Amino acid sequence: MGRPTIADIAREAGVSKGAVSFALNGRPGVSEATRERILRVAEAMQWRPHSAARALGGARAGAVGLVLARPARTLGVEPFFGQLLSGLQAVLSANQVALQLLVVESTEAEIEVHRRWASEHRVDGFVLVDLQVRDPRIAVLEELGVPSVVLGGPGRHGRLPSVWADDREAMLSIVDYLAALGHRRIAHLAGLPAFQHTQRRIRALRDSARRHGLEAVSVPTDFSDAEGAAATRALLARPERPTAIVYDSDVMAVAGLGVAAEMGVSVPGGLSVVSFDDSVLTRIVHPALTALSRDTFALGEQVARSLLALIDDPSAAEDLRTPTPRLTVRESTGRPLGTVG
Amino acid sequence: MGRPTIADIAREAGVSKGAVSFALNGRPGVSEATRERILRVAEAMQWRPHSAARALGGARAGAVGLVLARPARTLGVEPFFGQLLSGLQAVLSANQVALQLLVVESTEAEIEVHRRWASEHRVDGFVLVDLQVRDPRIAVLEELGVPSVVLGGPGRHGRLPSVWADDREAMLSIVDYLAALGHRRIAHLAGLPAFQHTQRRIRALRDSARRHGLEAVSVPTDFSDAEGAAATRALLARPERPTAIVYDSDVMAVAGLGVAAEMGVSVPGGLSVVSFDDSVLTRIVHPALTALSRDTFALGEQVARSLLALIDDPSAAEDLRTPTPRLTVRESTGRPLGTVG
DNA sequence: ACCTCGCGCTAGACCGGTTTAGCAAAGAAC
DNA sequence: GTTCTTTGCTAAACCGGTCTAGCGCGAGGT
Repeated sequence: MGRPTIADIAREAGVSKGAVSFALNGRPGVSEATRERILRVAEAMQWRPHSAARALGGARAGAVGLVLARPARTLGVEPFFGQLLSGLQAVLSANQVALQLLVVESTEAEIEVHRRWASEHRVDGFVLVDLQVRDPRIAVLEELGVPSVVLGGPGRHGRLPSVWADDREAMLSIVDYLAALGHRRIAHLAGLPAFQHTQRRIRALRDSARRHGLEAVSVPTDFSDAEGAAATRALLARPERPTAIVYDSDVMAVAGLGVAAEMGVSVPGGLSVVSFDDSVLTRIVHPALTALSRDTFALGEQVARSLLALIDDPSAAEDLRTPTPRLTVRESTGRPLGTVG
Repeated sequence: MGRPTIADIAREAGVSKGAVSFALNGRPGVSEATRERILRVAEAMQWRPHSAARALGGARAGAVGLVLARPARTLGVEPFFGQLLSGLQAVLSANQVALQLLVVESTEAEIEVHRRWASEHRVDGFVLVDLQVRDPRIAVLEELGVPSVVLGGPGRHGRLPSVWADDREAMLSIVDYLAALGHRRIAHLAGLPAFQHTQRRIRALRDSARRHGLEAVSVPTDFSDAEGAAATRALLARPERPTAIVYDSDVMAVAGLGVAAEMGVSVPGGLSVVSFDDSVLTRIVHPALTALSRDTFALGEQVARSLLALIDDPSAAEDLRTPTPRLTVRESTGRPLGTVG
C-alpha cells in the first residue's frame, strides 16, 4: 500500500471519511474523544495531506508566487533578493505556505506567468517587486482577482496594498549629510528610469539640492556594474568633477570605487561614495562604504505577513510603511579636499 | 461562470470529457478533425489546465523542489545561488515545471521538508546542493523514492545521480599556475570542512604542493566574509607569511583583498589572490581578481535537464561531468616580490 | 406525550482532470 | 456472408480530499 489516505484512516478508526476530515482540520463535527482517536490513528499511519487533493476542492493551493522579470543571468548579483527571499520564506514556511519562484526575461512574460499560475490555481497570491512607473501588471492582477502585495511605493499601485519604505526621506538624509560635510557638487548614479523608486530618488535629490543651494545631477543606468563603472569614469573625467557620488545600488557603488582607484582618485579625500543599498558587499571592500541600511530580511517578512493576511481576508487591503532606511557612515565619506574643518 | 473546465469545452464542442482530454494532450483516441475542433474551442474559451486536478490523478505535480539549509539571513551573499537558480529556471520553465524554493535553518529541517513535500505530492523531484561528507539526506531521498539529482561529486551520493565538475583538477591548475609564477608559500582559505568539495580541495592542494615541493596550508572557515577577513589577517601577521592565498569563495577573496589593503600589503606585489569562484564581484573590485570561472548558469541548466530526464524515466540515473572550471587571470596575481623574471 | 433543538456522525456529491472498459460502425480477412 | 480488427468515441470510475444534507438520538421545554 502506498501513502495512507483519509479513507484508510476512516476504516482503521471505524468512522467515516467526513469525520476524519473534521478531526484532522480541527473543526466541529466530532466529539473530543473521537477526534483524539482519529488523530492517534493518523499519526500512527504517518498520514500527510495530499496538497493537490486539497487544492482541488476549491480550497487553498498552499503556495504564493514570486515572478522576477530580469535577464536570466543577472539574478544573484544583487544581495537584495537573497535577503528578501529569506525574509519571505521565514514567514511563509512558518505558515506551511510554499514559495513558487520564477525568473523570466520580460514584463510581458511575467504577466503571462501570473495569468497561468492564477488560472491553474497554482498559487493563492503574488508578491510584486520592481514597481514601474506605469506598471501594466497592476491592472492584470486586479482583473485576475488574486490577492497580491506590492513591494514599493507610495506611488501608483491601484487597489493593491503595498509595503514600502520612504526612500525620499532617505535621499534627503544623504544630501543633508553630504552638504554638512561641505560637498557642493553631488552626482547620483540612478537605476532604471522605468522604476518608480528611481524617479522618486531623482526628484528628492533635485528638491534637496535646490534647498541646500548646491549642484546635483542624476545619471540613469541599468543597475549593472558595467554602466556604473562607465558613468563614474565619465563623471570623474569632467573638469568640474563631483566631490561625492550617490549610487543607487551597492554593486554600482563598488564598481565606482574600483574606477576611482584606477583613476587615482582617493576615497574619501578626492571623492565621497555613498551606496543607497547596504549588504555584505559594502563592508568587505576597502574603504568600507557609507550606505543606507535597511533591514531587507524584515521587509521580506512584512511582505509575507501582509500577503497571508490578504489571502485570509481579501477585503483587508492596507498599505504598510516600514522604517525609513538609516545612513550608516563608514570610511568612504568625508570632507572634500580643500575644505577647512 | 468562472474558469472553463474540460466539461464546458466538451459541451461546447459536442463531445465527451474523455475526448477533450485526449485531444488536449495530443494522444490517440480522437480523429484529427475532432481534435482540431476541440482545440479551437479550448482556445476560444481560454481554457487552462487546473494543476491540482492533474496532480490528483496520480500524475505529475508539475514542480520540483530545492531546499537550502542555511542561516536565514545569509542567502544572497553568494552570487552562486542566483546564477544556479536562473539556470535551473531557464530549463524548468521551458518545460512548464515550477520551482518550489525553501530556505531552512538546518539539515534536519531540510530533511523534514523533503519528507513533507514528497508525501504531500507537491513536487516530482528534488535538487540537492551543498553535499556533505556523510550526507544524511541521501538515504532519506533514496527511501522516499523521489527522483533527485545531486549537485556535486564525484564523492559518495548513493544511487542518486549527480552533476559535477572536477574541482580537484581545478585546484591543481591553480597551484601549477602559482608555482610557475615563483610562489613557494601558498595558503588556502577553505570552506566548511563538512562539505565534500572542501575536503577534495584540501586534499588536492596537499597533493599538488608535495609534487611541486612547496609549502601549503589550508585553513577551514565558515565561508563568511568575517572569517575570511580574520583568517587573512592571521596569515599576513605570520613572520613567514604566504605570498599567495587561494580563497574558496569570492566573498572571502574580496574580504581578504580589503584586509591586505588595510595592512598595507600590495596586491599582487606583496600577495597574490585567487578566488575559487567567479562572479561579478571579482570583476568590480580593484585590482580585479584572478578566479576560477565556471558557468554556473549552465550548471543549473544541466541539473534541471538531468532531473527532468530522471523524472521521465527513473531508471535512467546517470552521473554527468561538466567542464572543469578554467582559471581566468586578472590583476590580483603576479610574481612574488624578490623574484627575478 | 409531543415537539424542538443540538450533537455526533454518515453517506455521498463534488472539485477537474485522467484513464479504462466498452460500444457502434466501418473495413479487412477468410 | 460471417468473423475479426481497427477506429472514434462515450460513460463512468477514479484520484484524495472538502463539504453539505440528513439521520438517529438524547436533552429540554411545554
